[in-house]
Amino acid sequence: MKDVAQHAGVSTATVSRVLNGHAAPTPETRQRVLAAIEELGYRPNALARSLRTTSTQTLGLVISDLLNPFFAEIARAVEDEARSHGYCVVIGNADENAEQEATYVRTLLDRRVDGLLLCPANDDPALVREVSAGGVPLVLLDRTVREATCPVVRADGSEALTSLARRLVGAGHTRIGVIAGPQNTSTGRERTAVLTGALGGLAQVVHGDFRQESGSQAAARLIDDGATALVAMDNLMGLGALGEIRARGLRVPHDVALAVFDDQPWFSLLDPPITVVAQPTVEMGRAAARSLLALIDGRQPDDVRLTAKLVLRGSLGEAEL
Amino acid sequence: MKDVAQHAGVSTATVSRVLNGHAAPTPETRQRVLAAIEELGYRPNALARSLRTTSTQTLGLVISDLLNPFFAEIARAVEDEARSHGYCVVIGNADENAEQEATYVRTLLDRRVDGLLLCPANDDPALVREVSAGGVPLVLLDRTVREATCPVVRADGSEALTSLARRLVGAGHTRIGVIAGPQNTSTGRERTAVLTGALGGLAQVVHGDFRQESGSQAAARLIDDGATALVAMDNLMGLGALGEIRARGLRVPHDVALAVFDDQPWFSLLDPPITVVAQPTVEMGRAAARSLLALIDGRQPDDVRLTAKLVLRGSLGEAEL
DNA sequence: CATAGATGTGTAATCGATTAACTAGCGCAC
DNA sequence: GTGCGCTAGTTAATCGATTACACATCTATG
Repeated sequence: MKDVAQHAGVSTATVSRVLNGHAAPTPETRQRVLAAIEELGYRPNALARSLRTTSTQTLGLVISDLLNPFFAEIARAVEDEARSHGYCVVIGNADENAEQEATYVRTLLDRRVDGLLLCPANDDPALVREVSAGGVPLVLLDRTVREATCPVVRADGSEALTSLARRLVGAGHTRIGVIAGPQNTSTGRERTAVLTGALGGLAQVVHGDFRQESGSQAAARLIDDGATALVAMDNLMGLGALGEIRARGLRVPHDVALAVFDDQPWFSLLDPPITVVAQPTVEMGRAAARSLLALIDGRQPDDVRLTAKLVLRGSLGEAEL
Repeated sequence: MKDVAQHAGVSTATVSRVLNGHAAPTPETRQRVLAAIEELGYRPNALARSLRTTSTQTLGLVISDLLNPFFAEIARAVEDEARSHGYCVVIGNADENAEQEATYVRTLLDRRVDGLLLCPANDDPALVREVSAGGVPLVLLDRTVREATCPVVRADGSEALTSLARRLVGAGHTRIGVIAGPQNTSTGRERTAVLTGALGGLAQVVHGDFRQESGSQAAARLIDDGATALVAMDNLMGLGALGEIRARGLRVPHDVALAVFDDQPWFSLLDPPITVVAQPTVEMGRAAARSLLALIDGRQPDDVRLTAKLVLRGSLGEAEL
């Protein structure tokens, strides 16, 4: 910057003013400065700028699992929305691991992100408190924690799950296997509670960990126990369940009906296409980013509750009639 | 930091030494400082530190498309490897868009990442030159550019594609549709060249853009032209092609044989499971991160060329016998 | 014609760390 | 007791920007 100033025959203050579009500099000085910048190929050091201004124009996003397309879609939506407001997004991948999540959150705070979006790995409010204590704007996405004190953006699948339950019961299923998410995540608990509630005593629950492998194992257990219908509470466990079904040479929906929480583009390519509870991922991501930007802006955004929808495609068999 | 120093009754220099594990401070002073840090909940400002040390312990990764599971897997591998070396990764999503890619690269440079991993959206070496001119360590991943002057990490699919071609020809296919990637990407060009070369005059090529929609369109065109086998040059176009095949009520492999470049977990759940050319994504990501870290370390890593493998699963029909 | 006000630039403090150069304190040998 | 060598710790410069304040110049006004 000093070089640029010298080159243009002005002070660094003037260079800075030109860079930041202040009113002061004469059109003529401005031209000279811009020319010098161009000539020297100067690019301002964002670190120095941020140090001085205490603003990084950056949002942190800590997600549970980058390989889960559900979160990848959210990440992309967040990034889109942020970019359109002149913000950059730094993505941290927690791998469904609370410790790694905490590490990432701290790293991001150390780097002074202007705000943080978090898909918490579990219920524990400790990390959320830590962030809030630091005074950093925080929005929770998809999942919440106990006694959350910050805005939360999520999708409500109650209606879809209730309707799903009604159909399964109506079609005469009496042993319905629920491949549930971890008890210590809000989504895991809530979805399971709603579904089992609606199923009356017909539900058999096995808990997985939102990963493919646990889906296979849960499916195996449930099928062994005589389940004639399976509901997987996220797409990776759904993938695992489907693998197990195929491995046993069973037919969907003839031998076992299947529904999955979270939609995926390839679900409709299967035979039969998979019936899902589809969450509005893009809207969730965008809404979360907007809430966070509002918070950064000093406003107090409300919680956002979007609605997940039941999409019938055939994998429930008669229950879809 | 000043507060901590005061609290512990030492100077900021001493605090800094404790923080950085220097030899100087007495165990006793160290204790006092650590206690003060704990008590005040002090966290060092990474911006200030980086400004002073000119090192951010951060790698930039600009990928073509976050929604493409191939790149998501790579991103995860890069991140894993980087983390195990104490580095953080900032991911930028270029969305197969050269302009957005350039914007991201510049943003990352402005933030003084210690090194950059780039999956270039196209052939143009301008951006690579710009980065190199800035003296920032750079490694290209998956794709290369014209006259690249930096290390490149990629997978070689020639053997797999040649063997694939031989099988298709051997099984008597005479109109083989190739759903190719963009001409202005190295992977798009090379894969197509190898495959069409090996297919002799039997190939019909339609270019897509590595996205699902273009895969459907290309498939539609090729099927209309009488193709009895399709090869999609990346998994998203493969997804599109499969959708088109299903939409027309055609059977794989009876009506049309199908192979896809890039493997996906759900490919084996389809009926029939899809035959693919599988790239070693995790190894690619790790190798790229390692090369970049070596470069940052002042060493000169060689290019890495891993091998993609043909995985036969049934979607080629007789060609697999 | 002196002066108030507006306008454009420069000077220097500041953000929060690191670190070279220096100083104070201590022990030991002669 | 003096001097030398160590060690532990301090002072102050520095990284590269922003910005309050001071200053110079130029109009407009009474």
